[in-house]
Amino acid sequence: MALEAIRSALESLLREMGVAEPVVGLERPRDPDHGDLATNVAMTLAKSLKRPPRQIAEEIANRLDLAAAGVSAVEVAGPGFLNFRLTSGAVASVLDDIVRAGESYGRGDAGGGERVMVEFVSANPTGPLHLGHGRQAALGDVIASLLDRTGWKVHREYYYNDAGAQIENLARSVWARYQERFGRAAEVPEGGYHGAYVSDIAEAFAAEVGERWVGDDSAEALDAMRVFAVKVIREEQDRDLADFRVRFDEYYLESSLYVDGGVERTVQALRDAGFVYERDGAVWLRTTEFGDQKDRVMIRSNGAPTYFLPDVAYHVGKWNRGYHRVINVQGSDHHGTVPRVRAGLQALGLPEGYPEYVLHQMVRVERDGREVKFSKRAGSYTTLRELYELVGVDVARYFLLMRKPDAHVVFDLDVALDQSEKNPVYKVQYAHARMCSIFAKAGMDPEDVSPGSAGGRDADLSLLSHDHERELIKRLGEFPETVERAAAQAAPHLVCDYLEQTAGAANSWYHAGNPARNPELAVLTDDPDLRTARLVLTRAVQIVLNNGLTLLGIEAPRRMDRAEADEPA
RNA sequence: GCGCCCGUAGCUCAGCUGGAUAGAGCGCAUGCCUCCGGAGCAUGAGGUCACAGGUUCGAAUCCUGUCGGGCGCACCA
Repeated sequence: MALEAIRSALESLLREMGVAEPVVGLERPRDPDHGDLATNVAMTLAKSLKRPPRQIAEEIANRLDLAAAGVSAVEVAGPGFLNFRLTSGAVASVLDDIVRAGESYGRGDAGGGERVMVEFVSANPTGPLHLGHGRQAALGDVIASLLDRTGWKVHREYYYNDAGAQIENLARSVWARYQERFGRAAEVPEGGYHGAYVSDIAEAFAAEVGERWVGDDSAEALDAMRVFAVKVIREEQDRDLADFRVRFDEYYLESSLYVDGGVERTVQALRDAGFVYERDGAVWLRTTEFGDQKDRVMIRSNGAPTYFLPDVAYHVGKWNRGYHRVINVQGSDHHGTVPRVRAGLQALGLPEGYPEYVLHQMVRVERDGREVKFSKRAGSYTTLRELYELVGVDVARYFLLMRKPDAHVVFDLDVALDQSEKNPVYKVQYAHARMCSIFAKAGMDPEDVSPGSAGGRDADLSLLSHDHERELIKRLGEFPETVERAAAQAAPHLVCDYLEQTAGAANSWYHAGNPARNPELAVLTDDPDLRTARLVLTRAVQIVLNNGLTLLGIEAPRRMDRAEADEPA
């Protein structure tokens, strides 16, 4: 609307002024003194036009006629910025767009319906999920949602490493606990798993098969335990993720790559490509050819493939399944694998930056400024379930999302357990509930608002001219571009940031209308026209907060039912 | 030693891919408030954007180097 009108008017004027291909960047200044929209074109063109930026800006300001686009003033400022002020009606017109779009406000089509795969969590089935997996689950899930919202066809995938050495260690660990269960002396092997859950698995296994494998360390025995243990752990991980509101479209088993010949085909293809050689009895891939720091072993001298090989086979498979854009979410402790997997893929002719990676730092839980570990189940680490059962899924998801992936997350339990608005999750949820309660107070439903009217009465949105209102409306208008940017950067924290800012603006607006002090600023003020316009704004705030929270997989409650403060003092 | 990531307010962190006087929350200091929904609201103090160079109209942002922190450098995953 106003934005596009200004842009096209500027572009045609610049052509008249001798600019062949004008590129007009319009931004929303953070300082209200700088107007509602601003552009720096005069500065970027100063060099090619060989004129001082302010002079160019003056000419543009004088020749531009934008009254029809809702522009009330054009000013030249600073080194050559052009600042546009909009009429309050033009500013507020976005509210009708929001109300009209409803739950789809914020959707975009940047993806053009293309397919993209997000692979995340992909934990070894050797134990319960920990906090790092939790961060990955939250990140991957929301990145997928962001892509979905911006027009991509998204596939969520979980890769199970169910074929490697770690699984053997798990099987041996269960074997040891199983023997102990029947009074036999046995020890968890080097590199094995010591968590309580291993004993639970051994116990469950014993309940199923009895004493059948006591004293038996044959391959058959280990195989039985491996199959059983993986099944139990997979089920537990699935439960933990489902309760964390994370679901996948596909679970891809590493073992299937051996069964269906994918690994063998990949070896052959790499040989054919001419980057394979043998040394010291092992088979190597010349990954240095593609920027890796050193060549990598694909098949060890004992004949067993390294992890690297099925990983390459897996990613070739992704490409062949039609996913030409793939985002892998991984802990940054695995960043060393990135160049070598990409090198393997390039050797087979896949493009250089394939796949993309989102690497995240680790999670640390603190209370009173000190690290806490409260795991019973896994022994050495805190599990994801333990965390969200303590603080709730909404809080856990939000806290794991609110920092950019590059940064460490300090999970502050003092804040997480606080139910006041100091807790950012509740701050946003309260703001949403507050909007809903205004409608309850007005005796209507949020759905009773339509574009241009509320409760059946026509709304004059140009009445929303108070500073708090303009500020709030401006923010609401930025939601789609925030989603767009968050999707493009695979950065959910931008949405968190946005929601906190918007909730803050909504709260300021709301509190300014405290009936005891400024009844004329209250939403439900006596003036029926103001009241109607403000109800449209209330509805728009509610929609945006709801859409943002939903995008993050967090509840947008209509009422806040505070949990009883019944913890012993 | 080599590679990747990170150094922004007392603390935890944003900063829209180069724009205007660097922002938010917590904490701190004042002053309000039993209010359309709760420990809330308003205002304020607080910065050499690790350091040093460079690129240009303009740098927290890009380039080089230094210092500090994390992670990785297996015929483990």
